[in-house]
Amino acid sequence: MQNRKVTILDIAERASVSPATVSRVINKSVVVKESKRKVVIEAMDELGFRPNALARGLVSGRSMTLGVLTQDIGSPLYDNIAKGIIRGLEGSGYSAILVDGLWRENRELEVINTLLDRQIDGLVLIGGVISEGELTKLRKRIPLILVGREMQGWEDYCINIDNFSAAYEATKFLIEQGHRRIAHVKGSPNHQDAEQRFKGYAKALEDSGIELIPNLIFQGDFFPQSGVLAISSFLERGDGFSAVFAANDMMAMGVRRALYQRSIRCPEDVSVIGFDDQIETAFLVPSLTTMRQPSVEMGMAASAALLDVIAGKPHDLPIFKASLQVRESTCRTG
Amino acid sequence: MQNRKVTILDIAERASVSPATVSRVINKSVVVKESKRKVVIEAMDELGFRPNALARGLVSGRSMTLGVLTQDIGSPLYDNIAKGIIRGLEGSGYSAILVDGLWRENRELEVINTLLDRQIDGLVLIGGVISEGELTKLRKRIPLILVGREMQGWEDYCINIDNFSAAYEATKFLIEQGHRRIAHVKGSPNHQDAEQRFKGYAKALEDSGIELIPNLIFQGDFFPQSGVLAISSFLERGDGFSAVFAANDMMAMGVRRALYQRSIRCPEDVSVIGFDDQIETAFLVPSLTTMRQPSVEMGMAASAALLDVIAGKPHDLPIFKASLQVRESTCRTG
DNA sequence: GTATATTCTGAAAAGCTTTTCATTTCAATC
DNA sequence: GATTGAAATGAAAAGCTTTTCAGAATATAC
Repeated sequence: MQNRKVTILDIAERASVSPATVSRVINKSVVVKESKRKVVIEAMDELGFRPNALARGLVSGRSMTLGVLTQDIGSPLYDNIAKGIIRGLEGSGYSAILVDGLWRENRELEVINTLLDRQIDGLVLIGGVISEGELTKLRKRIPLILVGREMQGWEDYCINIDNFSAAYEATKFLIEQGHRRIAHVKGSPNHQDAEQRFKGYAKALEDSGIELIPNLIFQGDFFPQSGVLAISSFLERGDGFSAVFAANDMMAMGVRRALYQRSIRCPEDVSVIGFDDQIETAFLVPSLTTMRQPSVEMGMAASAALLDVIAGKPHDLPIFKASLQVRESTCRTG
Repeated sequence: MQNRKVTILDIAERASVSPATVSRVINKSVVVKESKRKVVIEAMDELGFRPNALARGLVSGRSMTLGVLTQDIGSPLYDNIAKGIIRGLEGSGYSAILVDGLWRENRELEVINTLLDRQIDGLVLIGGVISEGELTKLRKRIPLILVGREMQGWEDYCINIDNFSAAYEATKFLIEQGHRRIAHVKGSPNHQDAEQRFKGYAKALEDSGIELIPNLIFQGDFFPQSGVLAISSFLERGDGFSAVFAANDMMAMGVRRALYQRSIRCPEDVSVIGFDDQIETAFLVPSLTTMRQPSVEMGMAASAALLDVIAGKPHDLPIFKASLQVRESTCRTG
């Protein structure tokens, strides 16, 4: 749409120096005499020169691009992690290519390949279901950070809360409030965090000598509708319950909604606890008790760590802890 | 981390053809004799060759990358638009670099420059506050589509619902339900959609001969907390109201919450209507009446259109209409 | 079997930068 | 003023691909 792009050669000519010198001015890689530097900068300003990132990447071997593989853009938790990652890149010169794996391994591997083709300098994986075998291969090829997912023997590169303990704590909280019949709405199958949360729930029951009732466990999918279905299922099967622990907030909203439709009061009749602490939860009626996950901070830590790894610097990962936000949707029971 | 990358020269050598021929096989730009084609493909498979996108982009002038400038990643509406955009790119060979403008013009211009440096082939702007002057400059440089924003004389490249009419309709609905004192919680200042919605609200009142009461208008910021503050403000100023139209769902949730805290029933005492139709709204208690915006579809239309523009093909934009989702948070008033 | 048209193919250039290596410049030293 | 060393600079190569152009191979027509 424009005649021809301004290149480093145009600047070199205009400033009567070699392209190499212009490059040095741009990159501050070597000092150039102040007088020349000034002329070069003027020339660049006048011609509005902007270096071509493709050419730079090709020759330098650093594309200054990171890949971010997220799952199902539009889901609040992961969006916030992505936000943190992108925010953490601010001022670093790096940009992020965001791709969506849709929680399908094939798709994930495919989009990772397009990222690699683009010569990304590093990769952040948010969640996902790629097999450990593939991950092992991948991490040999490119600096890699995992968020919201864990991998044995790779802990130094994984950012996550301890979902097991968080779920344990949430369940324990209900137990301490006097609840004995605690239902659980599971997150999507194969999602690592969903599995961990379920296990934490089960262990908390066990440690308190409470029997786990299969009828009070529902396989959800992290969307609100599955919370609604869960309540139908629980009621149908006839095992009473006084509390529900949902593996995320959206399902907790569905649960709350279904209770309301059946005129079951929350929290007086049934306590509800969620997970993630989406921004909306504090404003629900009743406001939702939930396990907060510091998602944005985790994303920021991910990019910080990745940049360190790329730069060959030692990195250290902060420990992220989930914290229970006690609100109105839970209460003590007789 | 690997010895040396496999290049097209390695393939050429192994297949005993010239690099040009390998290129032709990859791009199917010219037909290559079947026998050679087979050898080349075998060589590529054996060596696991993947073309370097940087080199391709540099020489071909097409980076196969699009820029997506969104605002404030993590806000539901825009995330869904971004999701649509990225989904619409599937199978096209294009990838998206996602950047966050944070609703600050300087920041937006800055990140657009980094996108241009990366030789993006096209750009989608979601919302934003860049001046029309800058937009005019920009659209001369690069194929451009605007989503959630409009620009005089550039309608063929803007994807948006008619926020004015949608707000008009929402307000009219409340009026038809018998409401006369209708408060409004505005979206962030300078946000085009927020302005339009306010205007639609005002016009609907006017057309029905209802006086607009400044005390019943609150300057919000699209976050739930501002819905809470709005109610405080309305009540403090003493002008009664029987309905609230919030410029988005999150503020409507804040409104709902604040009413609850003051034991004002919804919808019996006060009807509440939101905007956007976030997934959660249908599960609230009471479920929220809201104006649905087909955000994902709009995003998909944006990438489809942009790809057409880039390809030099004629494009046409579907018309997107907001649709009122009547739920439980509104009711007829005496 | 030659002339002509067609289809394939390879060599080389181009795309834009960084980086290496050698050279020039300049100040400092004796 | 010649010598040395450091600092600054330029020429050229390198990075990997696509594209142009010309030439080779093959097919077609007579």
